Amino acid sequence: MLMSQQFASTRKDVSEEEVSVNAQLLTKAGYVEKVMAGVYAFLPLGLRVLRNIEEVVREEMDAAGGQELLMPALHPKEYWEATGRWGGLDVLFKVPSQHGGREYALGPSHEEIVVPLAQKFIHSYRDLPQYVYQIQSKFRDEPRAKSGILRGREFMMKDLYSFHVDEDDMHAYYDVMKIAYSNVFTRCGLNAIETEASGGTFSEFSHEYQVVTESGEDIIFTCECGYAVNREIAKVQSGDECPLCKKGVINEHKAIEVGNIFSLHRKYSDPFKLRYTDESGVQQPVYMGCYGIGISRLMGAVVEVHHDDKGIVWPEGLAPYQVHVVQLGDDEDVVKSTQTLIKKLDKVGVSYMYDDRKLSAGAMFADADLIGAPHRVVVSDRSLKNGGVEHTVRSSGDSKVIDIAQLVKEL
RNA sequence: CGGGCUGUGGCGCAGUUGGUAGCGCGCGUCGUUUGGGACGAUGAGGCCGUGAGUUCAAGUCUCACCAGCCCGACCA
Repeated sequence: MLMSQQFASTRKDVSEEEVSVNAQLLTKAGYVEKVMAGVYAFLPLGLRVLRNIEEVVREEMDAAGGQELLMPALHPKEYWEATGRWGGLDVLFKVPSQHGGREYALGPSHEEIVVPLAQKFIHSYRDLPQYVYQIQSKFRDEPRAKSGILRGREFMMKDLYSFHVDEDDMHAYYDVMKIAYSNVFTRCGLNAIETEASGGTFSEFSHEYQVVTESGEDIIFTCECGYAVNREIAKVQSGDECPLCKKGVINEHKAIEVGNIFSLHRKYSDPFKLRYTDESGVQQPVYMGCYGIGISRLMGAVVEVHHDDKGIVWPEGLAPYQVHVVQLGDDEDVVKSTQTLIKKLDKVGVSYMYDDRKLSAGAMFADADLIGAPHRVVVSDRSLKNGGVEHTVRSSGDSKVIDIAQLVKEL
């Protein structure tokens, strides 16, 4: 991509009303733009990151047996009445039709859709278990949207639903998901702590994946032994003896919830009479689990954790481009070498942003740091005199002059 | 939803006792620059959040509404 032709350019200043680090940096660098409170547009750069996160999530969900599908965001009122959540869920967006007075819900979650769907295909024990997931925009009428893309009214989420013959199988899959989730967050460069949490009205127990950072909205209590619990259900407080290992001391942290897993039991299968016939011909209830990852929130959490005073520092796999190419000046040799470089990058399939603008070096460096690609390559008179191009690693700042062919090999 | 605060070019702000809006950044053009956000010249850009009201006259005063931010409550 040519930097000069980018739809969304970087900015020096953004509105001071955006106080969260993720919104500040993502807006300055041209990844997202707020449309209204809690609602963000993902610009070309931002979408590339979102897609990268989605890909990680897809691979892990597929590896855990998940089958991807896509359900509607617009839901019939009746299904929400069936579970009691039409009137019982205060974050539910309700939209009236202009024709005939019908009302719809905008999906904050999809139990009400996936269960009736499953009912059409799950009849026998031979049809179980099943695991389906989707990646889609969710809508929640939050009383107070805040913290940039961490808590919006419309956001991207992966939700997986599992269907089981009994409680044991449900619990067994819960553990499979724990591993899958752990993989996802590790691959996204996050240390997410598996934390016991309340299931709310939805299940008897659940686990949240919490990323410790100052900007987090949740409070969790942890011990070095691995004990971790959300304050919502905590029976301990900071400084207490750990109830698990009886040795450690409980610490308190602010954290961002980037994912959660629930055992739903029959909470949603019962209202829709989702049942199957077992080996002996008897009707049995289906047990369910559901497992969510806030894709867009995860992107915000990564920025909260991986940044410095100059900008974002993306983990390798998430960056919109692997390499940020800066061409300084337009001397013949410099132009030629830059062309050679990007052709080689094309050839080996390394994604890059090519800053072809005629700006001062400082301005281009500042933008490169802000955008946060893992590798910066400067082509200039000076670098060529020293035998090649200058390669700088964003995270460490390590820099060296290197021959183009050698560099491409290393990337 | 309770409390606090804020709405003036894209962004940050100023605007006095009411008298028809100004600065910096950014943007356009021309020229000079080019290794950490360059400089000069010149130019464009504003239903002062919306609607009522007071007044000869409202960015400025009154009321209502809308939007946004922060704290709290809430939170698959």
